[in-house]
Amino acid sequence: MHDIKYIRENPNDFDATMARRGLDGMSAEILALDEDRRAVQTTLQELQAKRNEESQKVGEIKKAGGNASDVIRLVAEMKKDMAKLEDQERELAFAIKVRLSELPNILAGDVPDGAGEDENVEIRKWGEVKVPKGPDHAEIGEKLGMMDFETAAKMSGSRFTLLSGGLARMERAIAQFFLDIHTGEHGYTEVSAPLLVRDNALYGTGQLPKFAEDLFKCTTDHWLIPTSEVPLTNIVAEMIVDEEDLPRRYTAFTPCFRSEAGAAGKDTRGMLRQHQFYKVEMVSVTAPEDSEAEHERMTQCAEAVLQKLEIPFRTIVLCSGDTGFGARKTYDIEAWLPGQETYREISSVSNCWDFQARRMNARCRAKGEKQTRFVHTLNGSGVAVGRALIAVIENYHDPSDGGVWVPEVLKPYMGGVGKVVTSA
RNA sequence: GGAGGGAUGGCAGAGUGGUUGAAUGCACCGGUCUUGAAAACCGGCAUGGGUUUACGCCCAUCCAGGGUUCGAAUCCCUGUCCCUCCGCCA
Repeated sequence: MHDIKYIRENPNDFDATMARRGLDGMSAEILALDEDRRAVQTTLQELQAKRNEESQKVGEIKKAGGNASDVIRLVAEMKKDMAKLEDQERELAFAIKVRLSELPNILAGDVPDGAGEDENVEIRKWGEVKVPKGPDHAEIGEKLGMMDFETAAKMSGSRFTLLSGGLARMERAIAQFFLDIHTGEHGYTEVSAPLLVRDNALYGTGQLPKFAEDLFKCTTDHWLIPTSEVPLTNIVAEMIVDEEDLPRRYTAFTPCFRSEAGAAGKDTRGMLRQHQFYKVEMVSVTAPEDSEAEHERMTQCAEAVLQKLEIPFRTIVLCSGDTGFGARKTYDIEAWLPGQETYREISSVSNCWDFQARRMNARCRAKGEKQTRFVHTLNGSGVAVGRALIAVIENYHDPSDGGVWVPEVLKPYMGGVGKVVTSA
């Protein structure tokens, strides 16, 4: 959600940032509506003032024992005009809100220009690629007899996976490991949150009203969360947080559900793009002046778990055309996948600035201050569990026996097992 | 699922149709007093919006959205949340 005042004062800047995302400038249209609305509002308020004044007279006349029917008739007449103005005001306000809530966030100044993902900019690379090329996770997993797409399809259709045995356990181990690092070393508080949420929560984080088709909706008024960013960020919705209690850092391990409506035919092999996957998410809520530093910190938190897993990765900053709706700036972390001989996204870390905070009315207040400010919210995968499993399978594959070595840091979570192999 | 009760300022809590944006207490801020602090006393203390060069004036807001009325925190309808009892249930 945008601040109409900002648009009033900086219409050209506003249009320029939208243009960087490939969107037409809308400030003129919005400001015209805004001006109309204010004109209507002023007229309406004058009438309301008059009505209040006359209505009070009725009380005074009646108290004095007089006859107030003339005044009553006068005010009753006024109400027709007022109703009309009220409708106009409502319609204009709604039209403005629709436009403001469907426009993406303003970009940070240092987001590189670009039309799409090809123009994202690599900012660092970590780790030595030891397996430049190899079988992909689907082949490895199926040969192990622990990754079954047919059985999953039998009950659920495409884009679902059934893991079993060592790989099912490894998925759980990865999640546990991530959570322990974020809670134990990075200062995040573990949260177990609802997976079903209502409209207003999704509106708050920006998935609604524009991206309903990417989500699964229940027959009740609930939606399945596409990421635990939704429940974690909505913790502070409608709250005024003491600034001394910031930053607030939350992490959760949850399934995520996505319809993948726009992804037909994309990544159809394997478990890279699924309707359901597990993810460990991080969310930070900060005071406005702290979000940029927190963004860097959070990105490092995500990188840290990959480093401990010894998965080679690179970090890129998304260009203007690829940055998501709610984000002001986004870093993607991409893990090396030998099966694809390329880096693929395993984490996305975004600073949403006050964009979500405005939508969910999440504010903070410094001690002794009266004035509240919108908090800044950030979210990042820490990291996608399903994709981390893919990365481990492919980077730790042993061609000699088809098994998968267990990364050192996961061994405690795997009961000390050193390698996942087919049980003979 | 059935029956009932509730939602008021940062918190607690009055207020059932007419100067109620809202008593009172606590908290908070400023001051007096004090070596300092506490206590006591005095004063201040909601938010959003419109309008104005400005002082200010005005409008809206007592969970949310509709409605009744000349006038609504107060009456009616719908929704949300919380509580109690009954039923069901991992």
